[in-house]
Amino acid sequence: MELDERKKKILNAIIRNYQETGEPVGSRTISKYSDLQLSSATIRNEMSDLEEMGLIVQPHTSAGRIPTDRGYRLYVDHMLETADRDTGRQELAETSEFLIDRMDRMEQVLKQMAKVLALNTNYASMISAPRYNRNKLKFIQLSRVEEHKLLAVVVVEGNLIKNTIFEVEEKLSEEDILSLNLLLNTNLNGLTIEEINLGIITKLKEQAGGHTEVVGKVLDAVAEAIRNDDEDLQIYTSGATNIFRYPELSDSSKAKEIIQVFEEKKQLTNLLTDKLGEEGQQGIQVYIGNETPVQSMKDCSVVTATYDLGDGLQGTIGIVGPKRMDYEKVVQTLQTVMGQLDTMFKKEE
Amino acid sequence: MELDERKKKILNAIIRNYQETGEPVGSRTISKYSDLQLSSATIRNEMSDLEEMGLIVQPHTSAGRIPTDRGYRLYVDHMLETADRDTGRQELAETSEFLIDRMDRMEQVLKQMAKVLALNTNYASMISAPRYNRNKLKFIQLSRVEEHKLLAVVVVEGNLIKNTIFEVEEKLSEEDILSLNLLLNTNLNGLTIEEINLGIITKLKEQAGGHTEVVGKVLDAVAEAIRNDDEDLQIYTSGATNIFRYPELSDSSKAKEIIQVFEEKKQLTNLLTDKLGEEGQQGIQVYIGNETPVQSMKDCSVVTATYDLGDGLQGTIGIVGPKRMDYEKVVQTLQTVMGQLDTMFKKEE
DNA sequence: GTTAGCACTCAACAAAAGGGAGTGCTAACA
DNA sequence: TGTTAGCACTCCCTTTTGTTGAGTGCTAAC
Repeated sequence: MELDERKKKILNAIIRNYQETGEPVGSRTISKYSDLQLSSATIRNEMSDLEEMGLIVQPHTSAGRIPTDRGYRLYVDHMLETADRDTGRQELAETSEFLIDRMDRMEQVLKQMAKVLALNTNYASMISAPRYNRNKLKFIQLSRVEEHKLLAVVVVEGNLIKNTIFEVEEKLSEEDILSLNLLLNTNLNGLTIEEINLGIITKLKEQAGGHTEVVGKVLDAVAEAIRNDDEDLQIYTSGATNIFRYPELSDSSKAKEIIQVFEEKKQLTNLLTDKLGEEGQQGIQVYIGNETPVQSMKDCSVVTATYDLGDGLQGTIGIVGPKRMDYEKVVQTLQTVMGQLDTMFKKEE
Repeated sequence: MELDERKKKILNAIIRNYQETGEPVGSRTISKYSDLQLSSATIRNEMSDLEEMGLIVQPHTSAGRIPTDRGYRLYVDHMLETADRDTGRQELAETSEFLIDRMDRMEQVLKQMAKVLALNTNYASMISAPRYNRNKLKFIQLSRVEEHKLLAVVVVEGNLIKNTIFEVEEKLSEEDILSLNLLLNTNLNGLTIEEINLGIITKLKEQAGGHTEVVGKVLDAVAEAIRNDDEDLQIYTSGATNIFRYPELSDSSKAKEIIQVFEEKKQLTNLLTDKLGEEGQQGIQVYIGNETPVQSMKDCSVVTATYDLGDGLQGTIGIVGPKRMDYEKVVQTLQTVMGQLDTMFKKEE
């Protein structure tokens, strides 16, 4: 069977109506509140066809219709295709102003972003901190904080900083520390983790003149700083409790599953790194129901967007909501936020 | 009316039974499953007295009894008094072993602790990172990371580290930076935030020889590092979704309220800093129902314990669960965890 | 191809009925 | 005087039975 223009319109009307009410949509409703001038009987015939095509279903006989995952898929794909890339730049609620002020800390910004997103959409939001594709070492600073304790500060490309305090057996003079600093910086700067091989390490330890212990510990710190595994991907979330707004998600077992994912965050990694790198529709991915890589979210839809701050610095923003979420608004909001991230960090860094 | 031994036993039996089942407890149940050899009729008489005393209530006529907040209060107070301080050291589930391995980072440890707590008790848990009562500056390190960007590392008593990268207009030579380092360290080390007054600041800027801009920015960084307001108290939580295990808390509006508190964390500050400093029953505080300072938790009970790592380094651990929580186990578990924190950090730092 | 009309289905709500857990009270007993 | 058996009573909970109404599918007429 063919999906003609009229059927599309009816499907859209059903989706929009279901979005608002959360209730199955009947033929009379469509007949009255859509621009097509058709009687409910005609709509019924069309709906019957749409059901046969697998785009809508009845929860039970004598109920209205609700969209299936396939129905949503069709809708979303069509929407993404026709989306005017620059129109519809959402105005975010006022909170976004406040945000600009205190962008002193990346962490603060991202937390705030997540909050704004959740507040604006009434869905749950998540943001992964940017990850460095090429983690070049930029700077190492060794200094003494106590008699036998040294502080190693490791700065990586993109100004990510890691500190480690460690104990050393041997007693180091100020000069020792100075020359170690010089040694480390001249030998390691600009290198990625792959480039710091055994050869370099051995050479370093030779030149360190006996202070192999310190060098070893510093290297450990360095390794940790530029390591780049999913394990410690920072994720900020907000508005997980928004799911209680949607009756279809708020029964306790479903809600528990979803909120748990947000609480433990680990599983969110799958969502946020899933399509990293792939250039899709402006970096925007939509997962509907079972399409999501996280099983516990099979009753939800997830929209993610990849942001790129340049310098190989990229992360992902995501929104989780009911399958009947307002995809259009969500996509627009994500685009707006990405735009904001852009200007904020282009200006700053 | 007087609360004799037998009444106490009956109250205890009711509380224990209600703890397990979550259902109102009837007289026949007590008569059968307690060591007192009494008929249900006698129990009924006693229960009637207990109700008159406000220690138990009937949800409705012809239902069993459940403890009131006052009833719990009595029970808990008695329990805390007679608790053998060293017996009952809970064995925590195996997970606590794993914990010892990777205590490389305080943050990791606390997160893990929270998890273990939640896992062991099946309630929600929260831990505040230790706060420094006397925030003495220990060490400042200034270094250049880019042409016009400096990195300031500020170490505070207790080895808390803060980094800031900032831009400077003027061009500084290596020697400038070295002497600034010296200047800052000799003048500021060992001082608290109160002690860094305008006098010192002016003196510093004078001696800085024109580099007032840098000094100013470093001082901002210092201020932020040793600032000690509730705003940025780090709180780690786990197991918020455990509340769904308890039917009396898992209807969506209640669950939403509670989980929201855990998600936003801000309100938890009130709970975790409420009795900081006061030395109660081994630092353990029990809030039953409305006693809690957080309104949204009026249907819960909260048990908190203050840990002290020495050096004025203290924080709080807390457990949130239904009013019928197993207070005894919770208190014991908290004591065990505090013991672990003790050994772990005494050994380390 | 569209529409009015009609019989039919079924969730949702409400009222009625039965069951059962638990109580309070009374009277008898040790 | 404290304890207990017995009994009537209460009230929640569950099941049953209607009742309503939204919505459908089908048929026949336009």
